Amino acid sequence: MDVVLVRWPEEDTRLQQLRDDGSPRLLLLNRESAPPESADCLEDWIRLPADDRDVRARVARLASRAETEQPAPQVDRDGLLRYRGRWVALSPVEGALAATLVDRFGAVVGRETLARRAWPDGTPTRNALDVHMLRLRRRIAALGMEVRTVRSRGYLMQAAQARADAQ
Amino acid sequence: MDVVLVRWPEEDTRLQQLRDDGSPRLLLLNRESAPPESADCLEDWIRLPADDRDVRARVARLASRAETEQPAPQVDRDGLLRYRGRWVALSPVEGALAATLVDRFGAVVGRETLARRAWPDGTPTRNALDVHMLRLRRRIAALGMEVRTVRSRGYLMQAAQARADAQ
DNA sequence: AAACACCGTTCACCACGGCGAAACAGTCGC
DNA sequence: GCGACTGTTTCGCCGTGGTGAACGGTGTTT
Repeated sequence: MDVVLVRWPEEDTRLQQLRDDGSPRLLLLNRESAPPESADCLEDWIRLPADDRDVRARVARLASRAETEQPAPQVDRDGLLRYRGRWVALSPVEGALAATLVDRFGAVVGRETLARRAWPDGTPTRNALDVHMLRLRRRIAALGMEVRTVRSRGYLMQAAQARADAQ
Repeated sequence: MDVVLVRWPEEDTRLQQLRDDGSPRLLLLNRESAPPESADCLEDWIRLPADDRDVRARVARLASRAETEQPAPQVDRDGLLRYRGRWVALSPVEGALAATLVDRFGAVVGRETLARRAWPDGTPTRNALDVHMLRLRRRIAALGMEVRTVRSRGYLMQAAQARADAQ
């Protein structure tokens, strides 16, 4: 989603509309204006004149927040996993597993559930699921997603996190 | 909650800790430093020298956001302890203990109550509870939570406090 | 004050099982 | 036939639950 630059307080009516729309926005203040008081995470401000990289950094931060507020991956009919405007192709088995995980995005899905969805006629072997999960992990890493293991409970798909654990 | 001012990148290790704790923080950059890339709503930055009212405005905004964030931990059915948007996986015994402590978050829970919940058929050893509590402590530290001991009364779970305990 | 019992923390160790990962092999489609 | 997909075996790490022991703080008794 694009971040809108707003001169403030000159373009106040436009700002109100952006707030109502929930659009990410960066207010550009001149030397004298008092800073705005909004606590909205999708709003930021900077005082002009400003270093160009500072403006870009604040725009990037707002864009990043706007994106992460709608983390809705999707597996389409062709076995493509789409996320944040990018996609990767999945094999049939991986597609079935990914679809199951996406249905409960951010929550744990049991191995049993995954196995039933990927192999309706019975799981080949215990390790088959592990191996396919390993392959799925490697693919979705390119999209900034990850599958975390919750021991003896199942797997959980989410946006990749920098820190360990927590997971 | 108080907003912490951090010189950056000089005090990077301190910043990491604040991020882990979920404390609101304002980074103070000198003229040359590149802006940080965190999208966290509880983090903001400003370049020095800066107008004093600008600093105050950003501090106030961070404080306002920190207030509206509610610290409500939760143990879901899959044994995941969720807090402030992050989570850690708990083993079955730890999950039972954590669930009991979360039910009375911020209040004391007796050892007896905890033992009954974790081992309905009788505690294995007196030491078992202590050991599992130690392991639970280490896990939830990653979420900025802690379990405090109230001698001869039980345990109390709460958001981690800096160091000077208010008892 | 010293001795003592009590309470809690932390560590080392063990057995067990879940899971990861590589390597290999068979199958299918272009 | 080549490459992608799938299934299997094997090996080994590490999470988990339990136990004993060392250590230390606290309040009570003598």
